Amino acid sequence: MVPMKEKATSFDIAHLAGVSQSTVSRALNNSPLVNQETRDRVQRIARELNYKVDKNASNLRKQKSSTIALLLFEDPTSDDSMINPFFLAMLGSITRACAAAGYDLLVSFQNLEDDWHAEYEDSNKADGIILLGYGDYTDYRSKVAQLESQGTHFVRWGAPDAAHPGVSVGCDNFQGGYSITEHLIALGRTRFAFIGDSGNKAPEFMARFQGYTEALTSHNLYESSLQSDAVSTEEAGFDAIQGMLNDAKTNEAGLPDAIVCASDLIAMGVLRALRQTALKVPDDIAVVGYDNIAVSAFTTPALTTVQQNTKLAGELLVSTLIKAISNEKVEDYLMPAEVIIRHSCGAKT
Amino acid sequence: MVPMKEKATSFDIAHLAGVSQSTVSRALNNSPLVNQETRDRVQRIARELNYKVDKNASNLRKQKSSTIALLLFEDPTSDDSMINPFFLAMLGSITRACAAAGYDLLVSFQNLEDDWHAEYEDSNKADGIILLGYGDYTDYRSKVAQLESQGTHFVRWGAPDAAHPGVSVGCDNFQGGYSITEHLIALGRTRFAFIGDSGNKAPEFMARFQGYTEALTSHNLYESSLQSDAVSTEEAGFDAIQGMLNDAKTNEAGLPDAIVCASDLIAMGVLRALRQTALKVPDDIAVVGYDNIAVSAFTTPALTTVQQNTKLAGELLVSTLIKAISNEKVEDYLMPAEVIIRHSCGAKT
DNA sequence: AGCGTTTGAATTAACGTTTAAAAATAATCT
DNA sequence: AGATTATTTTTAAACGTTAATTCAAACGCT
Repeated sequence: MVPMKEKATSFDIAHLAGVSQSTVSRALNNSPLVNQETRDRVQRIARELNYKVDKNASNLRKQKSSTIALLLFEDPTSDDSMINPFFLAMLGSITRACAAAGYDLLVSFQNLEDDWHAEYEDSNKADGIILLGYGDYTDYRSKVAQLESQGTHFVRWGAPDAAHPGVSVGCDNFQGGYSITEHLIALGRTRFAFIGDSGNKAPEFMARFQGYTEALTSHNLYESSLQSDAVSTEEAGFDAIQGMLNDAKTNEAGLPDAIVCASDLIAMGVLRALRQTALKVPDDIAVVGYDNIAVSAFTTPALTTVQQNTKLAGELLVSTLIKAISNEKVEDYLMPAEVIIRHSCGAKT
Repeated sequence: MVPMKEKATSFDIAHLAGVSQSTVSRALNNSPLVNQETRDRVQRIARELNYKVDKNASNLRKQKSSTIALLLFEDPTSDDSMINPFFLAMLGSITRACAAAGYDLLVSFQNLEDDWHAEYEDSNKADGIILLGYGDYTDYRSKVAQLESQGTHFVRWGAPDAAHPGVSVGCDNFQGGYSITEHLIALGRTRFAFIGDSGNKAPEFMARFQGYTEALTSHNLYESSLQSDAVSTEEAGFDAIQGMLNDAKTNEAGLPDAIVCASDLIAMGVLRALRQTALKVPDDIAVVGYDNIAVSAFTTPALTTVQQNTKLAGELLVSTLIKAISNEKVEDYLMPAEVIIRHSCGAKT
């Protein structure tokens, strides 16, 4: 059987070291108020006893938890197995950034309907909250407003938005949409289509669409442009492009020679649909995605896409939140989006 | 400006309700020791004040944290962007199971070298630990042993293994390898190859290989079987199959007509390599994977693979751990693996 | 020697709960 | 009515820290 020794407390160490318990606390926190020699002795004994400060006691006394809560909102249209891979990359990056800053990370998946606001910081479980999610923001918005009014510290992933209170860190979706469209224009494409929701359900998609529009307009290519709605799934992409191809048959305008998808998942569906036709990618039609999810490097042809720097994003989310927690002035941050050139756009590399 | 009201404590409520603070505590915990009427009154006031119990104080007093720590070990060969999607599904499922059981989830990515053992439970941050990870287990093993000797409560994801102390929840990799191979045999395939590490670096892969071997042996097909090592990445799969094809050219034994891959990622690399040859999948060669990661439904052709039930796995990990925490008797659990039939195996569906 | 100043460590009071034990009140039974 | 029991509430002691305050010694200075 296990020895089952009682967990050591700072009093035990104090006793062994022949000092008071408060000195132990100071020594372990490397306080200059205690002599280097005693500090070493106390720390050595602590190590020997395998002592770890009790986080609950420490947090209670300090009135902070050194913990950040990450609230992940799922796209309600996707099931468990299809959680956006982009979030995983973010999760990894956020975890690492938290660890580096000495914070623990509490993770929670949330439904938009849940009563999540006010749960974490109010109970002192976390010092602040990171909000991460796609989806329909209307319900979300009112709860974010409530967080704000409660004085809760939080950072939101997404574009700065006057209608959204609170500070945000996000990637420049407008610029991303613009850049990738420019890239295709530079390759000589002329008849464009955009697959992805252009409405205001998904602000990210809308911004990407606006960037796309802007790029086309500045080259006088917008007139002939097509657009079809799709949520961010492979199936939606598949369906959307099929609809578009059917329309093109009955329509003299002809087929597009470049398709800009609002997400990689959509682009995968588009590629699958095109594979069932005589159309060759990229020779007949260029296809590009958005997100640079892990598999997009391995589709056939490999997908040209727009990357959001998840490593930087995680670091910024965490550092911004920590600043907010210590009541420093914080501001929105918009990261640049980077075009990743592979084969589906037809560029010669 | 925000009103910045001080956070309400149980004393505030006691004062307003005209009872003692301890009664408030009891009332909020629905203790039968307090009159239903006062209970209602106290709870109403608490709600009005937007009161939340301080988790740190509560945990300190109760000497438990109602928190579970999830330690995720990365495959050291994969970079950030390529974290195994399987883990995300597990993460989602574990999160939900924790929430349902009233536990919070602390997530941490770990390197095998880190001093992770003894960090969480000892500091009372978590009541128990879930260990999740692939990889080389040699270093890992000694630390798990240390966890065990410290009396820490933990559950390990993976197959039961005499050399590994502690309780485990896992999927039957032997049976998975066996079943999918049987499936291919039933489809009339006769010359098999296995891509994936068969050594003991990755116990999961080895068990899958053994199941594969067993199935072939029982049909007298093992003699002509090929095998090539590969870690769980797309590139490794690509390289491994290329090597195999080259060997086959110089070798009269001929090409395999069925390839069993130890993971979907490997299978994706194999598919990519075969696409560059004249060989048709599944007509000339059947290819199957393992894991049923999100994208395997969308490869061309869609990948036949083996699914581990992540939802059940998460629930079992959490419930087993909670049992262990309350010192109930727990035992290893081995979940069945399920073959998911798509197109890459050549089955007519 | 006498008096600030610095240094190092000890006392002690929080932090906000939970809960065992004591006390007060109400209900039931001779 | 008085004793016993059942119900409800209060008192008070933890839980293991941190940090403000206090105390004691040592040191430097006129």
